[in-house]
Amino acid sequence: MTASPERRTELLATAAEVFAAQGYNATTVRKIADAAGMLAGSLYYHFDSKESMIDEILSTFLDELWAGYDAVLDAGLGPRETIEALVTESFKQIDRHRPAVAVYQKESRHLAAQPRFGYLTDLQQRFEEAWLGTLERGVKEGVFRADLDPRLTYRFVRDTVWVAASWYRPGGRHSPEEIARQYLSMVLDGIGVRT
Amino acid sequence: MTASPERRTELLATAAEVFAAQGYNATTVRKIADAAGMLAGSLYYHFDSKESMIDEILSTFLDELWAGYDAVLDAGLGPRETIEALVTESFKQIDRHRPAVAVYQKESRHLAAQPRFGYLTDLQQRFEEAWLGTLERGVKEGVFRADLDPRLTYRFVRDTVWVAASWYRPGGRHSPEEIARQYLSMVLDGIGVRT
Amino acid sequence: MTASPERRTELLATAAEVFAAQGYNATTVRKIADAAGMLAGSLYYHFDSKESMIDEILSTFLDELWAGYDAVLDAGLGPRETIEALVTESFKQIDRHRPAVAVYQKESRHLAAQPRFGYLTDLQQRFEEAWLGTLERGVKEGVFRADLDPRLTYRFVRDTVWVAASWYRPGGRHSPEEIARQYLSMVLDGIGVRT
Amino acid sequence: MTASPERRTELLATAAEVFAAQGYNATTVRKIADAAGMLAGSLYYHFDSKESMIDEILSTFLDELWAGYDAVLDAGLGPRETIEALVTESFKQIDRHRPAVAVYQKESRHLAAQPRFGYLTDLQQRFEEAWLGTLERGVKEGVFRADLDPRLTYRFVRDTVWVAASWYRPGGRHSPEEIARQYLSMVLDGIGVRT
DNA sequence: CATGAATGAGATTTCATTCAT
DNA sequence: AATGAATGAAATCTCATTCAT
Repeated sequence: MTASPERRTELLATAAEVFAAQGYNATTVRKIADAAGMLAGSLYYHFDSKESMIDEILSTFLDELWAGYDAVLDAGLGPRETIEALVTESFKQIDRHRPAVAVYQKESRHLAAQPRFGYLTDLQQRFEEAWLGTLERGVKEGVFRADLDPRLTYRFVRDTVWVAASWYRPGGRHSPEEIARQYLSMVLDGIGVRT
Repeated sequence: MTASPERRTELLATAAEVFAAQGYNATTVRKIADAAGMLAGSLYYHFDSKESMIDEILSTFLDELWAGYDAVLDAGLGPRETIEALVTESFKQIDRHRPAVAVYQKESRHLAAQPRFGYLTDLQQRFEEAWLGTLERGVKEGVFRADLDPRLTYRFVRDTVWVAASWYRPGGRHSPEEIARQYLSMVLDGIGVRT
Repeated sequence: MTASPERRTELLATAAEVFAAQGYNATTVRKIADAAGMLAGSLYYHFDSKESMIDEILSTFLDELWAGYDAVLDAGLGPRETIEALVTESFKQIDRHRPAVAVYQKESRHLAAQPRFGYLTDLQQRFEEAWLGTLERGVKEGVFRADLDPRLTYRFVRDTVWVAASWYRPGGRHSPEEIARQYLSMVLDGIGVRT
Repeated sequence: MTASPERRTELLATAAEVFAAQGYNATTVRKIADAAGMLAGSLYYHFDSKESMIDEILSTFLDELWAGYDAVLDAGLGPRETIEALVTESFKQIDRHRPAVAVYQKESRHLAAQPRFGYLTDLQQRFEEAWLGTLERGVKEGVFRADLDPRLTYRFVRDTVWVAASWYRPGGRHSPEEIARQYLSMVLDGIGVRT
């Protein structure tokens, strides 16, 4: 006898895996139900709709992500340390919520057009403020190069971090911390050998 | 099934825009037809199926991309210059085929599962050989750092380049060449100020 | 299936209200259960099916109605007094069984098509015999006008009486007896022979 | 090759018959499609939804009904003549739009709860103003009895007229005009003041 | 070349009903 | 008596595709 919230969580984890693997639109509720070992109609005892499933998957992940981000942003670190901490936090979230991140990466753009998913647009805005603001602060304080457009840098960094969810496999060769370290080393110092 | 090639090309451009904006699965043939100013059924005079549209969009783009890549790879350049040339070529292709690249980026993973799109898997393989091989050659020749896992570097670089298709707008602030230059500067030298 | 009769009666009253307000088909067992403060499945401890609920609602009402009608019809009254008594009895039933009457009015026609509800057709037949017969007797005896088609009169009277269940509210401005009086005053002074 | 508006009209006539016979909720789109000789999905080429079908059925009927009513109300007739004209007009509409009237009679109450069908509530209001207003004017002018509550009279008259749609069959024993005449004779000689 | 109308398969969703606890 | 979770059938609706004109 599984209590209700646990069952929901289990089912959402299953759904997130299928959404991540096949894409939201290509995923039928029947596939989710198959993966959960039940009939399609039975899912509707737990959820209002397929849409409410992806909604709950995304908002659960984003709540946790922003708890971590806010802790970083409130810590009063310098720009370089802030970027390091945000990247590390991001890869930790990818490790914990890989399917949700993959879904977010693939689907958030078109979902954001619907009123129900307006929070995606809001958070996207806060995301840009946090990252781009930190990069610009770093340029101003002389710790980041001034000859690069921070808007471009922001986009490169943002995309690379999240796209990692599409290839990252927990328990693989590198831990999330190690991936974050190498990624930061590349972005901050470059891959070229110093001459 | 004898349509003028120009009309096909026009329609494919329209279809690519819609696929890029909404995703392949979420795009109905009716939406494509609306965007083209015709009725859904009329598209079938020009194309066998919705699938054949995305097939033609992707293979047209990939043919041109690989023509460029092959020219670079056959030029006998050093690793750093090869990476520079591949990145520059990639951003040029994003400039010319933005919707196709966006579609490729979003849809190739699940399409590749179908036999019809087996060429996507083959090209993905060649892609990895070209990029990862060049990075590894660079490490061996001492022009790229040896303390980073080239497999990770490869994934970061690959993803960042293609994901750019999702935000790049032709005629925007930066030319594709300028974006490539800044991108290469970041990856090769880092965004941190040298001390 | 051994529920206390009081609980059954309570639940049937609740169900009748919901059926009357929303229609039988539009009423889900979940709505009834909500109104009764329980879960949908729990209703099946008390009743075999949704159909058996409406069956019991209708037959309980009709049993009582016909007890009243039979008393009137067996009293040996003249046609005018019989019509007066039937109308008065009908409005009394509407007062006591408003939701059941509303359900009867709305649903009996299509329910009657099913074998289980054959008794609706039988009673409809007895109903017509009682009312139409009395009207025709009244014409023959010269107390009702002969220039009106009694079949039309019958339908007008029948419908108006029962449709009243859809607007009547117990405890409203007029008592059922007063409504019956005004209704009879309108109808009888119209169809009655002038003296 | 039937032109589009004609096909819509045909299909709506079919749908109205089925709605009238079985009730809106009990009518599946498959039943409508069967009656129209097509597959259920094909209906969606012509209509957005089952709801939009009943919407169009009701509003088409109500538009025509109110065109007739407005002509009557604008004619400057006395109360008795106005009631006569409204009743006659109503029975004519029942003759022309019998299924739509039956649907209106059965379904308007619950449909009116939805915003989409708010116009039903508005028209119900105008309906009451027209009929009840005329009855009250008649009482004031001394052509209708003052000892009956006009609100009750209004309800009886209103219901009897529309309920007729549930038994009326075009081409039956009585023409709509004859039904109106007998109905008026019954009702008016009852509520009219004796001279 | 394109339209208008349909098909048919399959998607999401609803809901009466069952049943172990 | 009632709950919580499911079933399974059927409903509404979607959409790629076909085809006569």
